Amino acid sequence: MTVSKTASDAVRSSRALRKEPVDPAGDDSMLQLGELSGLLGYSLKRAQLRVFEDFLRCVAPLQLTPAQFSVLLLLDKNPGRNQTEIANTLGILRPNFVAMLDALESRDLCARMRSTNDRRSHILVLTDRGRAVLARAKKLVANKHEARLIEVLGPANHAALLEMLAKLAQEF
Amino acid sequence: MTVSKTASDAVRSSRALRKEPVDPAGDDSMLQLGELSGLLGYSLKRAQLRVFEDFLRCVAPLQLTPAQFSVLLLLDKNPGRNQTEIANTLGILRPNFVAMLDALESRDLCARMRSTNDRRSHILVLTDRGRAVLARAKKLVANKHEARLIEVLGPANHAALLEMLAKLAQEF
DNA sequence: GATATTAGATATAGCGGATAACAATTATTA
DNA sequence: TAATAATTGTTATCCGCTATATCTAATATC
Repeated sequence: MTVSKTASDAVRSSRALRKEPVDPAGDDSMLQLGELSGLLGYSLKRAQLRVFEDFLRCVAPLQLTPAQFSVLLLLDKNPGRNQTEIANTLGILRPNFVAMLDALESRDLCARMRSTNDRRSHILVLTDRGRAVLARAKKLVANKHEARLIEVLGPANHAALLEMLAKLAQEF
Repeated sequence: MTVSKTASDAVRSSRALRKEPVDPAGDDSMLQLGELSGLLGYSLKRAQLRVFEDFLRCVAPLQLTPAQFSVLLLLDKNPGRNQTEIANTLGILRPNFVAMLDALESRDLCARMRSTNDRRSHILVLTDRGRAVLARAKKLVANKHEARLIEVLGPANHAALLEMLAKLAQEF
């Protein structure tokens, strides 16, 4: 089921977007963004796309998407949880989480174990391989991805940005 | 730019996400996000979803999505441009821009005019109705949407956030 | 014990994004 | 100028993410 195709395609998809501000054909002058540059949501979305792009590039050797990485992280920090709990925490709907888990499980990164207490639910566990991949992914993310963000923004701004985004994600 | 260091359909779809940090069932304690809270991309995406959600709420009377609003804004500021130019500027692929324009044109918000210079291209123009809707939308966005963002973040932080996001969207 | 609720799963629909290919038109160049 | 290449808008199509309804097994409630 070629998980590879997914992640690599996502990286490739960046090119279409990258062409934007460059005035591709060189024909006329660049367009006026106007109040668009003052729209927070606009910059927010474009920045998010760029950041995800970079994440995919940095973690490409491990073929992990941001969503997959977040699942592995969560499983590591929260052992003994079931699908519903993990999915809810990440804002993923349960039906959509099934295929996602199938993909991770087929790569032997995690496993579903029927709970003895409640035989309806699946306790999710990281496999040894999952833990190993997660460890490598964490290093790539920290040393390549986040490092580049900190480099571009400066450490203080990076921290301030993180704080403000968290505030928006929560209290908004 | 000096970020103050102290800064230490679609509407309905918000519910699934909103349930997340609330520990919905009240069953167990909340899950540990771990290094997820330090992942810029994670907060970036969640914040973006919230902000778009709010945008849709605020502009709901006019039935405009963020993307549609950005098109109208761009047409207003850049008269005489064709589909390719507008689409490129917004990072929309030309094939996908066709249906978007069809929707706007069917609502009489803009129109395609065959160019006399180059009879392949369509010059895009705002209709009177499009200008009127855009004017109303701008007010809603400024007075409800952005106003709320500024209220939550504080004016200085709001400006700093905008600057950092623009930097990420460009120089990253 | 009957009924309601919950967990995981399936099916399905929709949207945004991406590529290939085509017709009409314009540009290039041989 | 004739032949070829490139460009514009378009269609068709695919993929991934998101959302809803529904099913089953299992559990909880009454």
